[in-house]
Amino acid sequence: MDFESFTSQKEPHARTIIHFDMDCFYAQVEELRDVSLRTKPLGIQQKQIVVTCNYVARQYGVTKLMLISEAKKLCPNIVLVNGEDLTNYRQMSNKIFEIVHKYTPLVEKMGFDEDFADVTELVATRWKDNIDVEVEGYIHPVDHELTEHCDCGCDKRLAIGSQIAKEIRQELFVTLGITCCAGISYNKLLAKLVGSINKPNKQTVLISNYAEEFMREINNLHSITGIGQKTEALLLENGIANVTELQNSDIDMLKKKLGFETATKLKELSFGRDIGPVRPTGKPKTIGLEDACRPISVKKDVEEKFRMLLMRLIEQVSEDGRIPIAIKVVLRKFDSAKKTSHRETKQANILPSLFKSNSNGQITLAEGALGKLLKIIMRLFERVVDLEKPFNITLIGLAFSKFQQRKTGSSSIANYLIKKTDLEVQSVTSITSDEGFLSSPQTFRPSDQFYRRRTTASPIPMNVDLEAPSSDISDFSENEVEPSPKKSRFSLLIAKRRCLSSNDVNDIASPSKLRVCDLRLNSRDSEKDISMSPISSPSTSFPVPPPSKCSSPQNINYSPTSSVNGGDESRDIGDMVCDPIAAPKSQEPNTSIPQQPSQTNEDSLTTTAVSTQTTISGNLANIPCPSGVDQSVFNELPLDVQNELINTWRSSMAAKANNLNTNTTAATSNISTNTSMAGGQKNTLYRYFLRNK
DNA sequence: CAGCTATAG
DNA sequence: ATTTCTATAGCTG
Repeated sequence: MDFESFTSQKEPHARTIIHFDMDCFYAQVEELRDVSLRTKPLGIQQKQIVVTCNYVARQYGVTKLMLISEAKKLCPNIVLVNGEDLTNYRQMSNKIFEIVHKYTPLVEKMGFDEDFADVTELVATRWKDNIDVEVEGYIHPVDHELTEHCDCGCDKRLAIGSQIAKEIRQELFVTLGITCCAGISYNKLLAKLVGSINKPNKQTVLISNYAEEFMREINNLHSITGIGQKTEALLLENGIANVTELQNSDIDMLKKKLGFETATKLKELSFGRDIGPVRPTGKPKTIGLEDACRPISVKKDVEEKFRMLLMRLIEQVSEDGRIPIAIKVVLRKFDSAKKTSHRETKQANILPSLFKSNSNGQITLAEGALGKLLKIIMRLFERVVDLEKPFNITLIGLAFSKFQQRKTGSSSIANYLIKKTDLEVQSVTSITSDEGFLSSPQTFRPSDQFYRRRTTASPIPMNVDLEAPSSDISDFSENEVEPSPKKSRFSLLIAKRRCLSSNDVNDIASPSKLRVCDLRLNSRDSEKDISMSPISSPSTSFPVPPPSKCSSPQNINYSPTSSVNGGDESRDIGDMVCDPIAAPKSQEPNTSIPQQPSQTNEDSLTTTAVSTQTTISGNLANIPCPSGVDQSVFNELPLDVQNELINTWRSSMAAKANNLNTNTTAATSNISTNTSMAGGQKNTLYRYFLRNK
């Protein structure tokens, strides 16, 4: 069995997907903060609810989303920790993501405590002919061998996948102290479902050809991702109460009720067929906070809530580093109507100049911006609530969205153009690689990772007109909403540049004359500018997990040998030898290091990726103008911009060559989109320098 | 695009 | 039944 044949999308079992599910995540995070909690029944409280709890509490019958009162009845000794502020959970979630991300760029977050990873490529690089691979963890169904019923090679891929899952779980544990379950299969649906068969802290692979039966075994419609309450109810109305019945359902009536798309998709899912790719998660599109509260009916109280939310939000946005250009308020009215989830939202665009960048790649509020924002917020609030009449607000939320791109790296074209404007977007020199979460310098980190996601074009509606600097931002906050962006003037701009190109070098070389609003940048565009460099050969550039010296996993408490988990006759021999009840620092450092999977050097990185970062210095005359680029325009560009364009162009070529035999998954598509830039792509900076035919 | 609904965890 | 605090995608006017 060779790689090409199973890498092809046509092979049903071609991919290898791992789903990770953290064991009672919030509770784990709290136990790491205070290890004395491990032995006690622990519930994480949000308002009147236990949103999750540890296994000790579950022994008493406490469950997720149980009322506090009920939990106390079942377990009077339960320790409750307030978990309304998700900061710690979010941070841990990000660290987990980063670790998984070292193994493959194809990582998709599902909430804070779950991740999908497409390790198809990694499996291929680890594939050795004539060498059998042992499966790590459980096999489902039990008493079956992986090799049964299918000869496409999927048994071996799954076995390798299970070893990767094992390694990743091991690393999560030794570096973060976090345990999780993992499911391994050839698509997301099955990986997720099979991962939940053995819990907690276990991993399970699914026998490929058992999929259809497995789905009937699950049989619960709600456990199929995509079928929520409404759809389930709708299906039930039509006589479909479980997966088996969905499998046997009449597709035509299904289409009538659900529409073609969802009908066919659900039917496929019912058989365990899911072609949904693992879509790499990028930076969030919105950053928001909300607070359910006892009914508020006074404007002043509302404003106070908003102020607190806003200050917390600013902190998050500051760390994120991108500048938001829209804000949204979310409100839930107590309307005696028991529509539980009737939220109303209003949003408005805001000026980017409310924020300024500091040299650390973070952003802060400009002078007086907080007050202005609050004004805008209260205006939006009054668009929802008529202050003349009595009102009751039971939930208040705020969210920033439409983030502007903050490029990292000094050589970006975008930064070059922006820096010359009078905008305070300084910090061109700050090569802040927007880290944030993990400190690990070893981290494999394609800098494009956070910018790869498909995102709707969000033009930068900046109204900073250099000719009219008098337009104060306060004008806007008074007007609350910002003028809607005009149509792109780029074609005009280009035309102008072309006219001037022969004699007015200055106009081109001095972008300060460009108005930033002329740049129809969106996140997609900048993404390309960024994504050029570290791509070169994906299949060779994955690091094998470092035989991590386990230098000093701060505050990690694990113990290799002590008591075995609750008498679990672990068939899962490879599972974490961890004792969640272990005393933290009483461990001797030597003994507390779990044995690492002995990593041979043979599959370590031998191919050196071509550093496309290298700038072409020196004689530009030797460098051909990229094909399709207007030579005269090109020559008049500043040297570093020329360099960047050439690098861009080169790596496109390299990628195209490299890409010939690569597969179809979504993540590699950033390469192909680059290569096809001359084709369909609009709005790319690169494209702006292309010759109009 | 703005606002709402559905979905998931 | 329904709860909390997020985040994303898709539908509609």
